[in-house]
Amino acid sequence: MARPRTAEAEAFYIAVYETVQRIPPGRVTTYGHIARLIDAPQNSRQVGSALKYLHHPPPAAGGNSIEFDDESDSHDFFQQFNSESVPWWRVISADGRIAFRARGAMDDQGHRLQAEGVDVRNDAHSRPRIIDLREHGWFPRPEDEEPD
DNA sequence: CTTGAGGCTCTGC
DNA sequence: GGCAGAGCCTCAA
Repeated sequence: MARPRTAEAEAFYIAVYETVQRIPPGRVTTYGHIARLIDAPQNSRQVGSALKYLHHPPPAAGGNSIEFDDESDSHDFFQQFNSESVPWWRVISADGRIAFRARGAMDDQGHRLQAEGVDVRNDAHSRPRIIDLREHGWFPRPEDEEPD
C-alpha cells in the first residue's frame, strides 16, 4: 500500500477501503459508485488506484511514497487493509464488466466472483447486477452517522 | 512547473 | 453494442 502524502489523500484511500469492505459477498458495485459514496464523484479512477495498491504495492524504499510515521502505524494499516480484507474483486466498471486489465489479474477477479456466484462473463449477454450500497443500508456504517 | 499515465465515466455517433 | 473523445483528479518524473 502506498501511503498518500497528504492527510486528505490518506483519508480518501481509507474511505475507499472501508466502503469496499461493506460490499457483501456475491454482490458487486462500480468504481464510480464508490467514489460518489465518499463524496468524491470525480475520483473513480483514483478508486481504482487505491484498489490496485492493495496487491501491487510500490517498492517500500526508493520509489514510491510508503511513508508511515512509524512501524506500528504501518503494521496497523496493513493489518486492516490488504488484498484479502478488502474485497477489491467486487468492484467492476460501470458497464458491468471487469475493468482490471493488469496481466493475469483479470482471471483472478473473475474466479473470485465466480466463486461467490456472481456471473461475470464480460460479454454483452449476462452482466451482474450493480448494487447501490446506500439502497441496502450498507453505507454509511451506523457508527459513522454522527449528528455533526 | 509541465507532462504523462492510471483497474474510470459519460456522451455521442 | 462498440468505438472515440473529453472530462476529471492525483501522483510521479
